[in-house]
Amino acid sequence: MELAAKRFAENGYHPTSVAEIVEGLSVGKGVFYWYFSSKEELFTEILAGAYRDLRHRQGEAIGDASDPLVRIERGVRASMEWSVEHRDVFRLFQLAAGEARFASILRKGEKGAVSDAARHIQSAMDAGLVPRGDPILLAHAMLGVTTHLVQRHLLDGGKQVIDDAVAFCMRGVLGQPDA
Amino acid sequence: MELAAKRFAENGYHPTSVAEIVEGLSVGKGVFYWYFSSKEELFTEILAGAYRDLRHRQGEAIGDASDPLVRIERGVRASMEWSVEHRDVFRLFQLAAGEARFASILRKGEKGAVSDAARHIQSAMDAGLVPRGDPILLAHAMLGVTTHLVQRHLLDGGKQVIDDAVAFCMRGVLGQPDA
DNA sequence: AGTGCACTTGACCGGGCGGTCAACTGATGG
DNA sequence: CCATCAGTTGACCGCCCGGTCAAGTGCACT
Repeated sequence: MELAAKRFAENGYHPTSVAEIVEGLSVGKGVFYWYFSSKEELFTEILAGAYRDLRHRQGEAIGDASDPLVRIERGVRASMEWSVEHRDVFRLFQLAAGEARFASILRKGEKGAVSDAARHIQSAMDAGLVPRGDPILLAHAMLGVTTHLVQRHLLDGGKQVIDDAVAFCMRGVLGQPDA
Repeated sequence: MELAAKRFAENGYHPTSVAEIVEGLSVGKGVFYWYFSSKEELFTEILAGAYRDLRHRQGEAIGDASDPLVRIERGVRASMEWSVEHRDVFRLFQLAAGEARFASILRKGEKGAVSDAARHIQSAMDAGLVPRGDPILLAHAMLGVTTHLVQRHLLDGGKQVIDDAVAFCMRGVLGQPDA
């Protein structure tokens, strides 16, 4: 169960005890350690599942669009929508970033999303739709924008953050600076 | 002393014990608790100092430039350079983001940097140099880009990440999407 | 009703934490 | 040479954690 995710999101990884989780689930610790070999594994499992879900959502959103720019835009939008909907899980990414232990899983998941985006950017470059540049770096820049703006949105709750974020990203990959 | 910062950056907040810190400093715990009333205060102090230093560096970099766009660019560049130079301290921002306890200080420091940038963006808008929009949101977008790319740079060590990041940001605030 | 068994529980353990404070140190001045 | 004491130490305390496992529970079958 991922009420654990909520607890982690609320209090952080270390401050959330296994006792607290199993109590919330009204089960004994025994059951917990039957499903997961450790607290760390539970967290890892949640993270991995989250990335799977997010990726799936992106694929779904992109659908069969053929224009690389449309694919990028839909992917970005889907990521942000997903993050807002699953704010607890999204928060876990942040938590995991602060724990060296989880760096590798985080990196792996991030790499997946980034390389997808980078592929689309590469296509766009090949098609002459956008200026040449490092696609991976651009993908990371977009990831930075979306992540941070989702974070901000969850705190202050602006209205159309997603549209603005998408626009910012597209300008970043499309636009000529000051020719 | 902020060898503590290095330890925190390496191992995280919780896993780094006070015992470990004072041992590294070859002093007793007594001294530690004479300077700081708690581990939490130490961390808070480091964070606050870091933000002060970063802000100072930004001000220095901006100098007396009058063009708002130049001010923005210099500010962004200065932030990234500072982050790369003080990678340990930079890492602490990430750690703090994962600990609810430090959210307020983080928010405060972030707000400072963001509102500075937002002010410049506002000036640029008033001067007709960039299209109108929400300056705060744009500032946050830039912050997201820089933060994430610095992070990436520290891991993989690309070459001219900073220039690319600055360019991406400027495109984000300057450019017209696809008119 | 009695027996065995699959499954669950939560008291318990060793360990490590943040934080305290009695004991020690050595420089100072009479 | 000793008394004093500011400054420092690190053994120690209470607490709580992740993880274990003996004891308990109730169901299925005879």
